[in-house]
Amino acid sequence: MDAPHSPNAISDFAANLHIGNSLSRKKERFEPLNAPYVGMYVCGPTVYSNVHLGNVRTFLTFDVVFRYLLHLGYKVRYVRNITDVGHLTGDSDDGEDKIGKKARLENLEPMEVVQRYTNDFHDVMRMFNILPPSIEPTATGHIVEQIDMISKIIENGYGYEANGSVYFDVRKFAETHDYGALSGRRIDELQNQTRALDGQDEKRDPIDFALWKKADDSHLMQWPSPWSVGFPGWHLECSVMSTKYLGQSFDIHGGGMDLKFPHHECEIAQNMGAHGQADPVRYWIHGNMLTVNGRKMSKSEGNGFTPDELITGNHKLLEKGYSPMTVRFFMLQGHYAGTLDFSNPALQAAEKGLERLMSAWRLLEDLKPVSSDSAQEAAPDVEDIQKRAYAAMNDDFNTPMLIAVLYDAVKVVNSVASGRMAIDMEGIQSLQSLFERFAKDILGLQHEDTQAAGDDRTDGLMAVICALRAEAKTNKDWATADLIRDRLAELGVNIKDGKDGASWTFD
RNA sequence: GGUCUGGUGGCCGAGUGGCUAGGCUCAGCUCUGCAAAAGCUGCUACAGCGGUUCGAAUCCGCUCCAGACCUCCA
Repeated sequence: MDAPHSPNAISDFAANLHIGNSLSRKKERFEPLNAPYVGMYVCGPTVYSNVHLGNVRTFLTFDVVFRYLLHLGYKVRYVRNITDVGHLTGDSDDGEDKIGKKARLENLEPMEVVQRYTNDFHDVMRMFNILPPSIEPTATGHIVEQIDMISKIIENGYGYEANGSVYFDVRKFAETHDYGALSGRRIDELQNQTRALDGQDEKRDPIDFALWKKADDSHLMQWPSPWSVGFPGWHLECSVMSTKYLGQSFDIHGGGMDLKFPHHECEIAQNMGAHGQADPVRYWIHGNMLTVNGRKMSKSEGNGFTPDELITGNHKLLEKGYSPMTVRFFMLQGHYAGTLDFSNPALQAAEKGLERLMSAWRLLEDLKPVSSDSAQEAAPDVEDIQKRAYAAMNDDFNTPMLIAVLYDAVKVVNSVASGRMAIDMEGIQSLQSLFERFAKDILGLQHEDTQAAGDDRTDGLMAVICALRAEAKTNKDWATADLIRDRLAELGVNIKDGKDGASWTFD
C-alpha cells in the first residue's frame, strides 16, 4: 500500500483522524504516542469452534482501522491474540473449560482442537480479505509472562492467594483507582449481582476476579506456578501480551462490545495493578454486534452461521448463498459502533450495490478521455471527491459515508463511459487512484470473478460470437440476435449492447 | 434492578441545530429494434409527549420499545 506522499511520510490527512473512544465516550483526535509508530491490540478468538459471521464483523472492523492507519503512512504494529487456553463453558459452570471439553468429546489433544480452529480462523480471515496482524501471540505461549505479571500484582498489594488460586482485589484497587471507568459500572452495584461461580467462597469479595486458577485432575490444560498447578485467568493474557509487544502504554485497544465488561475493565485493572501505569490504553474502540432479527448472533441462539453455510446458502436463515465480498461490503455499509441487522433483503441489496460499484471500477480501467466539446456535462472535481472520502474515514472510520462518496465516483465513471461527461487523462488517473486507495487498500474490496476475465481463447470465441450477432443486428435479424443473447445468458454470459458495440461479462 | 447501546422513509443504513446521505426496491422518463446497463425524475422519514431556539431527526427532560452486558460467558 502506498502512502499518499513519500513512503516514509505521514499523510496530511492523518492530522484530522478522529476516533470514537469508548473510554471517554467522545470522538477524539488521534495522536499516536510515538508517531510514526502506532500500537494496536485486538482481542482475538477463543479457538474451540468455528468462527461465525458475528466474530468476523469485529475482525473486519479492525482490519479497516489497520488498513487506514497503514494508508495514512503509520508504521502499525497490530497484535491480535489467539486464546488457546479454554475458559469455563457457558452459564452452567460445570468446571470444564471449552477447549478441554471439546477435546474430551472428540477424543483429541487440546492442542489438536486449538490447531484445527486456528486454521479455520485463518482460512476465514483470508476468505474475507482480512489482513493478518503483525503479531498473533497465543496465551499458552505466554504462561511464564502471565505468572510474572501475577507476581507483580501480588507484590503491589492488588492480588492475593487462596487455596492455590490467585484473585485480584478489586476493592483494594478501587481505593486508589477508578475501577469501572470503561464500562460505567460501580463496584457497589456490582456487589450483589455476581453469579454463584466456582471458588466464590475463596474470594475476599464476590467482585474479585481470578488471575490464576488451581486445576483439578480432570482439567486437561494445566501448568505449574508458585501457587498451584493450574491455569491463568481469562483476562490476564491480553494484559500480558499487549504489554509485552506494545509496552505499558499503547495507542489503540479494540474488541467486541461484549468484551467491555468484565474483560477489558479487568485488563485495565491488571495493567495498572502490575505497572502503576496511569493510562495503559489511549483509545478504546469497541465494535458492535451483528444481530439477526434484532438478536445478537451467537451459537447458543442457533442464529449464527459459518462461512461455508454463507457461501452455499445452506442454512435455514439464508435464502441463497452470498459471496464473502458481498458480506464484507454489507458490513462496511454500517458503522462499526452500531448494531447491524442481518437479513436476506439487506444482503441482496448489498450484492447488487457492490456489483454496481465493481462494474464502474472495471469500466474505469479502460476509460478514455472525453473532450468537453462532445460532452453535455463538465468535468468532475475528483479532488473534491477524494477530500470527502478522507473526511469520511477521518470521522471515526465512517465507512458507510465513504461508500456513499464512492458512489459519486461511480456516477462519474458511468457518465464518462457513456460520453455524457467530459474528462481528461489526468481526471481518469485521479479516479483510478481514488478506487485504488479507498475501495482496494482501505475497504479491502476486490473483484471476485477474476476467472471471468477469460483466457485468450475465450476472448477470441466471444469476439467471433459478438461479430456474428452484430451482423445479424445489421441485417435487422432480431430473432437471431436475441437467440444468441438468450442462449449465452443461459450459460451465464451477459451481453450488453453499447454505443461502440456489445460487451460481455460472466455471472 | 444496574450499566451501556439503539429506536430514521417499502427494506438496509448514514447524518448532532438550518444545506441531497448512500445502497436496494417501486413508478415514470431518456437512450435502445427489444432487453440489459447507464443517466434523469418521483415516492413515503426521523418512536411518543413536553421543553430550549427564529429554527431540532439533531440539544434537554420524561415516557414507551428493543438489544447487549452485569466476574471468568466471542
